[in-house]
Amino acid sequence: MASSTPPPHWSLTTSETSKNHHSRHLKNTQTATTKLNSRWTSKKVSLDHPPHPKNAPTALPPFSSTSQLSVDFSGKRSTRFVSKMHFGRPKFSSARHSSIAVDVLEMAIKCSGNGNGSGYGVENVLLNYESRLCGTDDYTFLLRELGNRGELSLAMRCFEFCVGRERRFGELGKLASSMISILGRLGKVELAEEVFKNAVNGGYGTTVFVYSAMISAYAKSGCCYEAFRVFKEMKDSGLKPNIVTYNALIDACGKGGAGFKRASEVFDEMLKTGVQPDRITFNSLLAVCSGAGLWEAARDLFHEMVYRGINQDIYTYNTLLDVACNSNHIDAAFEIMSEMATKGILPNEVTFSTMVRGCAKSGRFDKALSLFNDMKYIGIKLDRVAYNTLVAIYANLGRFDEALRIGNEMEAIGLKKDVVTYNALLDGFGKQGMYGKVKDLFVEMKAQNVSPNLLTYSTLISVYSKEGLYIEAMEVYTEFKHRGLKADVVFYSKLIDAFCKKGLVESSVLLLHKMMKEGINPNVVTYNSIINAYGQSTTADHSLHHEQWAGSSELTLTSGVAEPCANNEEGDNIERIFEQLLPGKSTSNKKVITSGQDFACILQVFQKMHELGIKPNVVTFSAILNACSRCSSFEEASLLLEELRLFDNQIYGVAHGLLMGLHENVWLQALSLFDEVKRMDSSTSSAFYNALTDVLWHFGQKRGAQFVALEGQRRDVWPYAWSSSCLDLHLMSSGAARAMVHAWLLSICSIVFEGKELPELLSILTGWGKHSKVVGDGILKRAVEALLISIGSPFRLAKSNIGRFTSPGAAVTAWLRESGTLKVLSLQDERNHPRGSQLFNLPLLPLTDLDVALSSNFQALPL
DNA sequence: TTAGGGTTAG
Repeated sequence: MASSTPPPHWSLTTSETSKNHHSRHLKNTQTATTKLNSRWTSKKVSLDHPPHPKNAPTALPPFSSTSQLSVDFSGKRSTRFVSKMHFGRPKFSSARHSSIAVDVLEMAIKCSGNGNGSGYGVENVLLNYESRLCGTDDYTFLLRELGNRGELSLAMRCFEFCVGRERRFGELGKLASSMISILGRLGKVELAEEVFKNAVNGGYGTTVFVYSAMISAYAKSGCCYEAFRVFKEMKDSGLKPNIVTYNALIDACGKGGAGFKRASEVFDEMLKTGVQPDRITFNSLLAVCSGAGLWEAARDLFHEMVYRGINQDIYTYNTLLDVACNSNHIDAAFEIMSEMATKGILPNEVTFSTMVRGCAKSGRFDKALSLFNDMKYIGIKLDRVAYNTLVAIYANLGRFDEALRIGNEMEAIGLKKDVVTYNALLDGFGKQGMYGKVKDLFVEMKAQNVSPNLLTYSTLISVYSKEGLYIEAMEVYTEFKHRGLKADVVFYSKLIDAFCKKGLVESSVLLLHKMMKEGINPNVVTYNSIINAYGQSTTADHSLHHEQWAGSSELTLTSGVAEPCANNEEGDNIERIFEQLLPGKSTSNKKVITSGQDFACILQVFQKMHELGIKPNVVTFSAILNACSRCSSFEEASLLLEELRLFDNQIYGVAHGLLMGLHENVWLQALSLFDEVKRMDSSTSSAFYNALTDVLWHFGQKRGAQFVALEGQRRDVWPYAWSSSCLDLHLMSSGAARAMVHAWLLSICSIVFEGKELPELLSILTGWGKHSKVVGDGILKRAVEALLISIGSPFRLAKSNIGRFTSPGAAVTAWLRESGTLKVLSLQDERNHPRGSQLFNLPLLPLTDLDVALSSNFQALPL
């Protein structure tokens, strides 16, 4: 790279405001500002949201006590680096080949299909037709078409034949770049590497085409590091990268998880070297945003394209939709979709699958399903991806008849159910506890010659383990081993979580050792499972004979980064764990561990994450606060948070401060943290507020909990949760919900005391027990019900809706006018900070002007 | 040289 420091004009990583755009455009294109402004003012509505004041910062060093909240805090960020690898997309050949080449192609394929698996005939065919084939164009056609048909070994033999007979370096280079490109497209990056090396060593590979093809092949397999290495080699050998090279390198950043900053550096370099970006450059940059969830940056890029006069195509729009869907901007996605029509870019099956997935992710299942109808209505055929998406939605919703019906419909149009279809069905049935059906499906898929993959096995083992069906789990694991598949971080994390859920924390830690010995690095998900288990455990399993475990002792977490284990002499720990869990070998010798031990373990896990550079996120935060709530004492909880401040003073400092009692300084810090959390996606921010209010409520800091919940409310963390007739609590934790019930009733109180009438019917919604196996029997509902009874409110469970409490407005009015009600509703903290009296200007409730003079009981309320 | 699908934590 020419420069490791991005030039000042480049700021897409931090979401440019239009002002940033100005300077950038001016520097890069010397265009008049007036022209620029006119372009900006003509922006379409869907892309015209005001820029965020402070967009997500670039990655910060971990655990910096003074830093802003890192994007890694989001619980929605994927831990997968290589996200999408759709190998085998056909590449259409140009029409430069002769008709003879088409015949030769058919003959070559026939040769391989006539029982002569050696492909012996291919060389003969080529020899026979050599004189009639029109040089490299025909050969590259053959290679590409063989690749499109999955005839990889035939393509390689054909390539070797051509290379053996060709003497001209130019033609050899063309053949090599074609072959590398075909192999890259098929995900055969190692073979591509071999062809590349031979080409370079043979003297015909030192061309921009060969190098670019290799970079692209690396990109497609997510090998970003290697792509950059080859890029450097290319420049070192005196070759000048062209637009294709740069585009491929940007693609590598997206597929290899190098991030937007790196991609923008590539973009800078291409500008600096005089290579003008094109549509594909921008489409690739947009794809980088998709992986990183950078909606603002994507929007800016789109504007930049418009400004530069680069036309958008279906790729541009589909990628932009993908960013919107991935970053929880589903409404914007719909607006973009309607904009496509006005530009004459017709949505295709990719557009619909992207949108359907976006809707499903945001919980709009009805909309997702109706999109499929739209798709059929306008005549877009459902393809494999669309069908599998549909099957997964029905399976997740527990609508199994429909899931199976879609599977059959898929087969009826000639698309066989594949491993993705079966995995979706197994996961859905498994989550609903339909183990018999799971077994049948697993048998069926194998009978249909659909090979189970790593995901199939990890799903089954996890499903069975969580239910305590260890015999079944072990059988599946044994089969997995016999298949010779290699476990990955997800496989282990699922297993670790399953054991954690059964309270088998020590077994989980031993699995952690095992995975690291195999060279598999745990990630934030793995550690969060363990922290969560410690927070919840009252017992630890001592079912295992520790002396059998080479290299593992106590609960010590393996130090350092995972390193591959050269030998595997210690046997298979997983099978041993299952054996110990089987009936008759029960875990009767569990010993009680104290929360103090838990704390030491949690701190140890946190320390380990720090050492490994694994950044804790909102789920970690939530798990730790839950653990605090399970502490035997307030002092212990505050001590744990105090310790964690050493790692992250911003987040744990605020949590600790609020727990100790409100005062001005901590509240100001809290407000600044809330502002940063607001920049995260909605599920991250609601998880944050839920966890924080829960722990405060748990320890009797109810006033603090209410302040926090109201700040969440002010920042739209729970949109549409609050109106004068209805309080919707279904996205809140029980602590947040109870704090909100108090705040809402106080606001209703202000309406009453202003002499206004209440609506005829008031409702409090708790939802249907989303996280409970028994519909309508959620923890939230029970907590709210107990609260409503304890404060003597007239709200009662609605007969027609088991997740709704209702009361006539008149009854609420009468109750609020009773003498003791106001006192019951106003909340106090059990512990006050010595400087708590300095509290002033606390946040305004989202209430109307509540008459402070109503009662001295309101002294504590932030009005 | 560019776009969509199934997996882990709360």
